[in-house]
Amino acid sequence: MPDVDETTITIILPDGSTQTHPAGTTGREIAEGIGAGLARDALAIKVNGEVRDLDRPLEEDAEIAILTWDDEEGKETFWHSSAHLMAEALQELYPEVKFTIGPPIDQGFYYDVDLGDQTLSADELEEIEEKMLELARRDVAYERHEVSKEDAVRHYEEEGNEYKLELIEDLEEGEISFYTQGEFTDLCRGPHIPSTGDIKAPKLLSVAGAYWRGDETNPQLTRIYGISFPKQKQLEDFLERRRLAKERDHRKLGKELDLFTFDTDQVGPGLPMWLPKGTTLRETLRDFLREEQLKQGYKPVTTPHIGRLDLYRTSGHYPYYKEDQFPPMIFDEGGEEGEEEGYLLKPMNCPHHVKIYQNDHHSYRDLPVRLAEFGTVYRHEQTGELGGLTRVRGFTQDDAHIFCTPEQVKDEFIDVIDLTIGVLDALDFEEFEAQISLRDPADKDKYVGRDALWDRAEQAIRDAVAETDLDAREEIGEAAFYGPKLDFMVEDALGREWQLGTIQVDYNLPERFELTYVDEHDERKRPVMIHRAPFGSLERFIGVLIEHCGGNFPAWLAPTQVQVIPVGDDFVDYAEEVAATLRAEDVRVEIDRSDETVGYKIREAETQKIPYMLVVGGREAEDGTVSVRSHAGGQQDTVSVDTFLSRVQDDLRPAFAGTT
RNA sequence: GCUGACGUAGCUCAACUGGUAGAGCAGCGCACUUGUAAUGCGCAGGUUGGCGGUUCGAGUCCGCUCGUCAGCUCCA
Repeated sequence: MPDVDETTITIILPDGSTQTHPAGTTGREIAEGIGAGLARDALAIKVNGEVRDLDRPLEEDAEIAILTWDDEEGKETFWHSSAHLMAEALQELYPEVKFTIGPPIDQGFYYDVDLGDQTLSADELEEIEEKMLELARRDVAYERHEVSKEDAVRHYEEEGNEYKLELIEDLEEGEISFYTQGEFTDLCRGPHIPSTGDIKAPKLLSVAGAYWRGDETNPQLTRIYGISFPKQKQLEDFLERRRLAKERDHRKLGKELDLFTFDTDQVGPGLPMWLPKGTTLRETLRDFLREEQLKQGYKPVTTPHIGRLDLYRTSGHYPYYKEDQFPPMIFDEGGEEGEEEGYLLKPMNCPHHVKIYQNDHHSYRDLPVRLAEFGTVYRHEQTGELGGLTRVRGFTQDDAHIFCTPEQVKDEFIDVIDLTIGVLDALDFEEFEAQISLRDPADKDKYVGRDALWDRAEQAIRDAVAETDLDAREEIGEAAFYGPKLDFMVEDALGREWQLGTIQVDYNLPERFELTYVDEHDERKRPVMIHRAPFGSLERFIGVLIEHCGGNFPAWLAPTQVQVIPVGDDFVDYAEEVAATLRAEDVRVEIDRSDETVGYKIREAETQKIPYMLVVGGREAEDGTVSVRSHAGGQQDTVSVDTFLSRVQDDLRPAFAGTT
């Protein structure tokens, strides 16, 4: 070890090796010491866990890592700097622009700006993009300077930028810095990449409105989304991936595969109509879950689509959530004294299920009572929220309500988690996230139910999650007002996260409806209610499922499992025979009787993503065989119908992967 | 609900600055009778989302409205 004195520092690299350098050495110098390639790719440096500019001098011993495009933090820095570059371009093109914030995001960056009355179209985005490239080619450094709060305030008072002034208010003296590249200076904590020249391939993707600080009472700003890369090829790959993702969009596949349709004019927006093929898919999925639930002790119930307003007054849904419901059917306005009377389309199934629970007296020996219904509900979602099957106004929940004692909550939760994971596994959803939504202890007025019950429920969820090895993140303040919950989230083709399955503890409804059971000491007790839906809703689940498998459903779910293709008219009779044999074994089979070539019929079946195609002609009719082609594996071989059946038997039945 | 873009045949998309709305696929008909991803020919298909305005003339320009998409906000 060399002597260590005040002017020498020791750094530890990610591989554990150490180096000594004079104090004041920069990240860039260290990178150059390691290799020219790394120095060229270096974007920033991580010092004791903190990402910094490459050119900031190191004054103390530290663990460091040189960050490049291959590091998440390197990308973030790159995109943040790209946001500054876009801002500079905007400043040149629109001198009146006021900047607010411009952070990196998962895939790229955005900048929220106040453009006054100016709007931006696709053409203008291109123009900004051009300007960015022009500025990037000047290859100027991002320079950091620390400024006093007073100077920072003066700077933005002169510019008349109230947004930045508001941001500065929240900052402490001594932690304020500006970054400048070329003619553009921005309030910014940093860090940044060394130079604008590193940004070779910027692309502006879209423009949208966004509220200042995410509050809809604040002014609306223009948000410009973009992405950028160090190499042109990477941008091309990104655009290609995005194009492929759009191919998997369930709205596109839903049309192509004849699964569902909308008539927004006459039926209404957000009200999907399921075509025969989509309905087959939907009912297969429903039956799969229903059978599993019956095995697990759920009791099926059926309830009407409407209920009196009084039901929802008791539940608290009316009039509290009036805005989110279709307007009630009023048949008596009520007048001065009385309340209005009428019916409401049900926004959820729980009030009806509560009434079914109340149909009987319950002993602790009966509990848990598990009532299940694929119940269709209607919610008047905001117009801007509707989209495909993932956000609709009429949808069917795979709903069930479990009425149990407080002691039973944990075990019931474990069973539901197992059921949900089993369902997701059976459909090959490996990438899902679980989120435990807890109340915000600082804002207890928002929630109903006693503290002790909440604590107990939150702990029960944590314990249940721990016992199932589920990897769940906790989110404070995300609980429903009536209880904590566990949600299962899955991404769609465009990377948007959707809540599918949900398990929620509810103390509110048992209270409002004064539910009881009699315990072992002959005392009346309040049961706890658990709402749960492994799919969430069939609509959203199927929407995400379509994107997940790109329309290539597992054979057991495919609307048509087998397509029989006679090579000519003469062999339609034999095709009928084959189909009848398969149909007798509950295979969903169709015959292509069209007056087309074999090539055409194959193509047709392939584009419809039918799992198995059986080509039959003279040879097959003679031998009692079929020529098998699979969507997944192409042309296979010629076998007897029985051989084919036994081969695909397992494929055509769902396999529940749960632990029960 | 807010911001922006968009709305042409069942589907995918054309139609320069305003000048008679086109094509491919799908559909129907005829011929062909087919061997593993598109046989050929023909026919039909439209109040250019809706209402109003400007104009000699509107798919194209303007206003309103409905809807779709992206994002924001919301999400019992």
